[in-house]
Amino acid sequence: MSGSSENPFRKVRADHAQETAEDYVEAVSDMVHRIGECRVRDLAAHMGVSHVTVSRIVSRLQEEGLIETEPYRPVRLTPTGEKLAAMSRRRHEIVEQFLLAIGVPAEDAARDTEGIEHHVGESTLAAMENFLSSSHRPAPTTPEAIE
Amino acid sequence: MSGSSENPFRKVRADHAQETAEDYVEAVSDMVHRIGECRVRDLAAHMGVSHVTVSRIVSRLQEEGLIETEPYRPVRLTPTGEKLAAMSRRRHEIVEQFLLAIGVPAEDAARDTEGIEHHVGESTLAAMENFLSSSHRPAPTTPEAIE
DNA sequence: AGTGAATTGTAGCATTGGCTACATTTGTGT
DNA sequence: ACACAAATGTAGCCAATGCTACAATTCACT
Repeated sequence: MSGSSENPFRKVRADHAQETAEDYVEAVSDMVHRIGECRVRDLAAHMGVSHVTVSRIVSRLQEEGLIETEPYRPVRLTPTGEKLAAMSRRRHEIVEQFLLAIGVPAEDAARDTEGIEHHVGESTLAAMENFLSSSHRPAPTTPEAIE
Repeated sequence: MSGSSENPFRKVRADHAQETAEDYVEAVSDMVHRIGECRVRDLAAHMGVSHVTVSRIVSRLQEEGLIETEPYRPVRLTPTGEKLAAMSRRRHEIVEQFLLAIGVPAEDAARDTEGIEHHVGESTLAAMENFLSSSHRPAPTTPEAIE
């Protein structure tokens, strides 16, 4: 496509290409912090897929340097994976708090956030954060400078 | 997963399963209205993919009753496809106007909307519409009742 | 120590969406 | 009418993600 702007569908496909990695590292990070460790069967339950799917994806993420594990052992994040998990978790929180702030019921906000978070660019995220900071609702994060 | 609430990742996968159909019927509808017809090479340019990918997807959507075409001929929507296109277009517009209303630059809003629109549930869409109605910015649609 | 349950890994299937290469059909210009 | 260009269709490849069935390993209980 010509012009300075990228085709939006290319960005969508790029977002999709990253989506599984982001969801998995976020889940691993959360589980390790909550219950001390993360196993294939835990991820399978969390993601709602079979253990085979998880096993395959964990292998791929290990090849990509985001996860590390030994056969039949719990899953851990690499430093790279931890960074991605932190970014994903932060973005997730902002999107979810934002949806709650505009009046979306909690269960729907949680559900929609899982899909929306992967398509939120930097400026959209910043706009959501600004909204949370200037909203009359208590913001969950430390407030940014108010407009 | 137990409990009354569905696993959010199942909803994400269901959204993804519908995504291509929604994008394609929306694109076909827009193009037919803008330039009078829609051909495979037009869809390929719009979606940023090869004509082969489009050809394959158009065939599938024809099998699914959303699109109709003859070999080497332009693509048209069936009545079912038109309905889906109308719903997709409406949702797309609301999401995009909403992002603009919260301060996202136009180009970013257009780009992010392509991904976000597929993960917006009914209550999230309603919350966005309510926001647009009550916002001090001119809403693009007929205003709903103000809170 | 032995047995059975539970967990994880492998094989092979399907679907979707991406591609290149090549074949076929249609359209355009002379 | 003919030649060439453009558009579209088919074949076959790849990657990612989903599954069932079965094999291998680990864990827990007796």
